[in-house]
Amino acid sequence: MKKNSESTQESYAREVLREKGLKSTVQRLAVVHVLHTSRKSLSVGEIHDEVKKMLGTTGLATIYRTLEMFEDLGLVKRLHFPDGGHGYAFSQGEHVHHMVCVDCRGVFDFPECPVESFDYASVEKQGFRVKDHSVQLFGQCVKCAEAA
Amino acid sequence: MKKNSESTQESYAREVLREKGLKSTVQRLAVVHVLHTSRKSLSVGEIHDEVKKMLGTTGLATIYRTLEMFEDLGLVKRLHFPDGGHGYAFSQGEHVHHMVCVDCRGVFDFPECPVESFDYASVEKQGFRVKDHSVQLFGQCVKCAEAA
DNA sequence: GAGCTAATTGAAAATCATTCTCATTTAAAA
DNA sequence: TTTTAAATGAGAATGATTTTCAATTAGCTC
Repeated sequence: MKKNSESTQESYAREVLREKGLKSTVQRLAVVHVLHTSRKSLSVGEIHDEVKKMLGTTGLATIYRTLEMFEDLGLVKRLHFPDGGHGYAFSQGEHVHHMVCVDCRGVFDFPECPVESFDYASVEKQGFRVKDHSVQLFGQCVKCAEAA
Repeated sequence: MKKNSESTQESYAREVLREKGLKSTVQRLAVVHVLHTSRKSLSVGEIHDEVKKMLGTTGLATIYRTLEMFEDLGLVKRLHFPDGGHGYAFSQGEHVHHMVCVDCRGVFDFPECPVESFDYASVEKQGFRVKDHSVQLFGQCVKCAEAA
């Protein structure tokens, strides 16, 4: 299934999938579309609802399977909120850090990595080998700050 | 219930609880003890098992209730691992950052905060008001690196 | 210390999220 | 087209977390 007009994100996802020998199904591309179109992170249920709006009937298990796979592929990032919940946001491979609005769950990128310039001396002194890191800023976006 | 010999952590927790008008039950103090004694983060089930070893029969629901409360009080921090799981580690109020060993789930503190020295200019340009942040380094501790 | 009272607990049931199973469908390659 | 392995949907199964409620207990007050 190949749509005539396709977003950069969808082509990119299609590409990543093909490289791994995975199929570009309508369901998977719909998840990409939903996640990319939304400027906020979405819960599994929200993603399921949006995909159903696009395709009609779609199994919830497929959404779970797709999100897990996309996370492994680096297409999607799982975010944990201070209130205990979590959601998913589209991410295009590169190491991206997020600001998350705790009110609307909007996701805003910022390019610099605060950890990149960090002096690892104290860490390495303990013999710890850093392989990955996660940085999240929590707060309020402009809109939610004004509304409050 | 007041033990004659009590650790600093237990006294501290007792203090925090009293300030909020909450009771220092054996179950709650046992959770503090378990979490403080362990150098690694523990799952809910592991905490439950350890508390049962100390007190005999203890309800799982109590462990959940205690952990939720402790997290609100800042006594405990919930950590999310790259593999999707999560665990709890003791934290004594201050803003602590963690290195987490992805093999043994050990938790190691590091004093400096990489985000503290970060230039928030690009973030504030977008009108985002940062209220909190989370920084986690993932990798291998000395022991696990040697074992691998 | 004994009594009082609201907070807390344990146990089981209820709920909610996630994963699995398997028969059917579909993308992609020939 | 035809073929075939991969992917899906539906619902069942599992697992984690929360709720309910009667019984217990910590932390007062006397």
